[in-house]
Amino acid sequence: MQMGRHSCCYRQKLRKGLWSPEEDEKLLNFITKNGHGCWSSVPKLAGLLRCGKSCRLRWMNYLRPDLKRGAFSHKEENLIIELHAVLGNRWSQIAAQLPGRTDNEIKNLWNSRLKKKLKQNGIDPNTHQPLLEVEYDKAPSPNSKSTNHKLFLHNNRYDINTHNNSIISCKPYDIVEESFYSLYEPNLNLITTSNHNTSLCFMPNNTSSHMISDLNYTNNNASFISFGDIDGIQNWELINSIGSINSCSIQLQTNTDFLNTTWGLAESATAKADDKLCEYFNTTLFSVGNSNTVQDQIQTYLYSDEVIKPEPGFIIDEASTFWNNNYIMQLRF
DNA sequence: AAACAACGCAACCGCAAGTAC
DNA sequence: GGTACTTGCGGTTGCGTTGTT
Repeated sequence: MQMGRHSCCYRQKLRKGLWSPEEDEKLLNFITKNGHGCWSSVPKLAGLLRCGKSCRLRWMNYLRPDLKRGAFSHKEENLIIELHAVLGNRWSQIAAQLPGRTDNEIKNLWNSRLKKKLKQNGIDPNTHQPLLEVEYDKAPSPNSKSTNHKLFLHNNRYDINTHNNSIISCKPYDIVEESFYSLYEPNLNLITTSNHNTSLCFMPNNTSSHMISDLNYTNNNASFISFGDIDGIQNWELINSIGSINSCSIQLQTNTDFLNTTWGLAESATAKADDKLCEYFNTTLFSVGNSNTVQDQIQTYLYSDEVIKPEPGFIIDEASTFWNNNYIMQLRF
């Protein structure tokens, strides 16, 4: 017998295709009274000529009473895009963050609308990176322009190299005494630091011992950074609020522990409230930094997030002092 | 008005992982 | 440990609806 096929499917001719109202009623009545228990036995007990798999799908995607009906809100769409940037095509995990929505309808939404929307905004829906950057990588323009910028996160300095206003690479530079802070510079599409005497520069990613696996630039009103540790390899990822033309993401990986003492549980952080996002992520919100000079322009949040599962290769080290959770930091400007 | 294309949604299919025996 | 079976997930397909020519 082939794996994944129900034995009942071979024993009798079963109905396929759209469900009739009568079938819906039978299934709904049965599960309401008895629960689904073993799905393979549901159709027989409910008097349906369907396989258990079909019954389960109909219940999960349509009959379940806790489903939210109607069109997706703009907020939901943005959240899906943001979560997709972190989770990829893990529709069930994305759906877990949107109460009342099913993985199937989120998948349909993504394939029919959101992918198109991102492409129209110049963002690769697979990588969530600007499409222009790919073009640059393939054929650098003779008129291209590179810059170096600085970023301070806690006491660590990071060098960021940009090209044509896109972040090319990032590496930790050295430890400085400046208190941590990061600053977004909208005009430059860059993240820099509160300490303008020192710098976080973006460096070429092919020579540093702190290799950056993948990143691009951001120019938006909101960004996320998530962190992880795999066997000593620290990863962090900054993903902005996708969906507008100026959105971008940054994804960094290093083979050192450069963030090991930088990011943690934000023990000294000042808690700030962002009820809506807390609700989305069912998590606690922490502030981790503010600019002295542009305090009104930026707020930095750190999320302790136990809901979102990390990417493969982005597994959190449970034994780590600092990485026992997946963290998301949101920068608002 | 008809033909065609694009879209949106529901459901199916195949696979992998988990479980029971 | 091997086999049969169940469950859940993601990719894909089919079809009705809507828009365009």
